[in-house]
Amino acid sequence: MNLDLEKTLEKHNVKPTAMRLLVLQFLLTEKAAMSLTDLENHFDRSDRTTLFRTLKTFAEKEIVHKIDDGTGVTKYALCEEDCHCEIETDLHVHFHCKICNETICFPENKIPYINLPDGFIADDVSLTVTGICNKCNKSL
Amino acid sequence: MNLDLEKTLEKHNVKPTAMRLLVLQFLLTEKAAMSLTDLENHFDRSDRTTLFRTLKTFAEKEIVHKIDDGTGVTKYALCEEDCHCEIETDLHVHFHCKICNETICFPENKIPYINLPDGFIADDVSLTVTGICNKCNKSL
DNA sequence: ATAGGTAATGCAACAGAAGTGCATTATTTT
DNA sequence: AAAATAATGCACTTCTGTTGCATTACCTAT
Repeated sequence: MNLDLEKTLEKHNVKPTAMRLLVLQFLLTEKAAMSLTDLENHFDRSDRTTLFRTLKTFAEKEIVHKIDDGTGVTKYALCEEDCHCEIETDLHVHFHCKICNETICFPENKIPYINLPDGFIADDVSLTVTGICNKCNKSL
Repeated sequence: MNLDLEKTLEKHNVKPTAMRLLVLQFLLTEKAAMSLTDLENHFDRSDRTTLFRTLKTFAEKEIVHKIDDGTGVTKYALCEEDCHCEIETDLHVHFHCKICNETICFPENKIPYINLPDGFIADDVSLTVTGICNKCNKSL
């Protein structure tokens, strides 16, 4: 189990420290995207800065992708296998539930091609749907 | 000129105070979306809170729409005539230039329909393209 | 016109997230 | 084991967004 986590980090040229393995494991078990504060609350013993830089490193090495769900709080979710965060191939839709406040990935829902006016170059696209998720919908 | 501005506000049930007219006029002259800080810098004499609440009121009364361009700073742009910020009809693509940091609307580019899994309800959609705008592209 | 009520404004202060600098600890290399 | 490099933890700062409260402007009814 731990060996798999270590391999994952090493594959992305990230040294497998204890903290990084814990964060990676946590992200694996959580289906929803996690904010820095979420991590901070889960890892009582660790410093916010360390978690902040861990997420930053993970994002740079394409282990996680940053998600802006419109709440003003950046969230992070594990990338899919062989994801390189490429526009047109890797970027997918995110859903933010305004009731439970969870943000989840729809990896099957790739973002459609956006036709821009002449002279505009696209590097990145973000598509976030806000509403009510299936779990909260049932509880209504 | 001022009469038009007043009419606009009154049409949306917003009392046309001096500050509100100035903010509306400023938003009309600026093509790019404006942040609270942008307004604050432009109106040296006015308080941040007043501008904040002016924008809040404008957004509630559908005079402007809030834009989350991924920078972490909320920006505001005038709605189009007869916009009711309805999903499927009014929501359009936004573009954020990572060089000049400007965020602009593409009102002709409506956001395509997103097919969600069963049980999910969509209230709002945000689609932001990040890259290089036509002006900055020329200067390269 | 004026008194009373409502709405808008301005000041102060706070909260939360993001980020930086620096000292300390751990890890790797020689 | 010593030196170099990387990771961590603490303190502090900045920026944005927000609220409470007192004051000012505005509108309405008598």
